[in-house]
Amino acid sequence: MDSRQLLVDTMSELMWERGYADTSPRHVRERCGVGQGSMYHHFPTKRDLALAALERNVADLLPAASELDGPGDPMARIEAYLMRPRDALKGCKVGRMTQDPQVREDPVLLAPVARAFAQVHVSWVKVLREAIAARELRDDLDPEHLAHTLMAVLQGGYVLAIARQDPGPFDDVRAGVLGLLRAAAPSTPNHKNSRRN
Amino acid sequence: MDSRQLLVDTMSELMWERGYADTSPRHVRERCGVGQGSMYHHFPTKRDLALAALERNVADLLPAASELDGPGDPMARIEAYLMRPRDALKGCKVGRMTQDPQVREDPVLLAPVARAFAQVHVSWVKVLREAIAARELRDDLDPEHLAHTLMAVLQGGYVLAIARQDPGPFDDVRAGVLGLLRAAAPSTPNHKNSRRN
DNA sequence: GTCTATACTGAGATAGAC
DNA sequence: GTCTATCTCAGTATAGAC
Repeated sequence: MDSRQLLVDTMSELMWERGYADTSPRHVRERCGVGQGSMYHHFPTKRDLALAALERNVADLLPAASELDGPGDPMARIEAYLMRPRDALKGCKVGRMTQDPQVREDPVLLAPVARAFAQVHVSWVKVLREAIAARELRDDLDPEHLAHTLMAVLQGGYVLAIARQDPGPFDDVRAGVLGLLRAAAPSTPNHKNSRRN
Repeated sequence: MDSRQLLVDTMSELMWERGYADTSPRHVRERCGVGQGSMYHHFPTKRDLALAALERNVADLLPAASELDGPGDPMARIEAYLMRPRDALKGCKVGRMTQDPQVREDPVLLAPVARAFAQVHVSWVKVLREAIAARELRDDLDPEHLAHTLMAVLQGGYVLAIARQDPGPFDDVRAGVLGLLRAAAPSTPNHKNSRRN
């Protein structure tokens, strides 16, 4: 693998593990063994390297989210995406960036993060609309709001898990929101409830 | 105000704004005007000051959460707490710490964060149990899980808002989860079933 | 308690040879 | 493209006088 790619891969890892501000060019070089000269040949500044690494991390994340767009029962896709295995104690490699002051204050670094979330939001809205159309969710729920809520549930789950250094809360969070989603199915015409419409 | 308190207050602000790793002793001194000598007299290391500041930030947060324990209708307390005014773009002064590598790796610094969340969780569980007992929420929902879910919704809402540099997503997240909670009321076959607008 | 001076390290580069 | 040397400044203190 060439130096350039090695640098980007390593920076991506470190930004996931430690964020941007607390990752130094030295860290990167020591982890991947690429020399000073090469590094500054390919990336004139730390920020340039970080931008490349960030784009890579965003690209890593989007395929998973596109499962939401897949075929099949909408509610099943929602559950599958929520329950997909995730390393709760590492957190989200994209969401994490929002807490790094040097990223948050730099529109160029923040832009890929915003774009990533915007794209995932689109997928969420689509599958939620489908779930409502399929009468799996009540039609008085707002798909745009709910999409943000479900994204937030995952992002917040990481926070709680890290605080406790225990993946438990992350699993609780997912179980809790699934419970709510199931409870938010339209009332069905069965022996107990009468049909609403 | 004495130097010691000034230092703690200022460090608290900076840890909220910039986190721990990216806040230097110099930042603190320049913001509050306390000299080098005083600073190291009161706090032998940056970490000692950070610990005091963190305890203070935690203490700031808990009174709000204790509103959940108040009197009155449980569901009303839940809504009031969720909708309480919050500066979405600043984020949570406690939750933020989980994304700081130097805090996350330091059990002493992480402990107050974990304790704070544990306490808030207790309040949430209590009010959720009350809401279930009052038939405002279905009794097949798990209060422990749901408590974590609702905490996560707020924490994650900050992440989305900061990513977009816009409080909108934070409001969406709260509206979305309130919608779910309302939809998760027990079915009441003989009454006009809620079709809200 | 507060001040000023000093010290050592790492962050984040730049320069120029090969 | 990669290497080594060098540079400047900020981070994080320590020392000792007042």
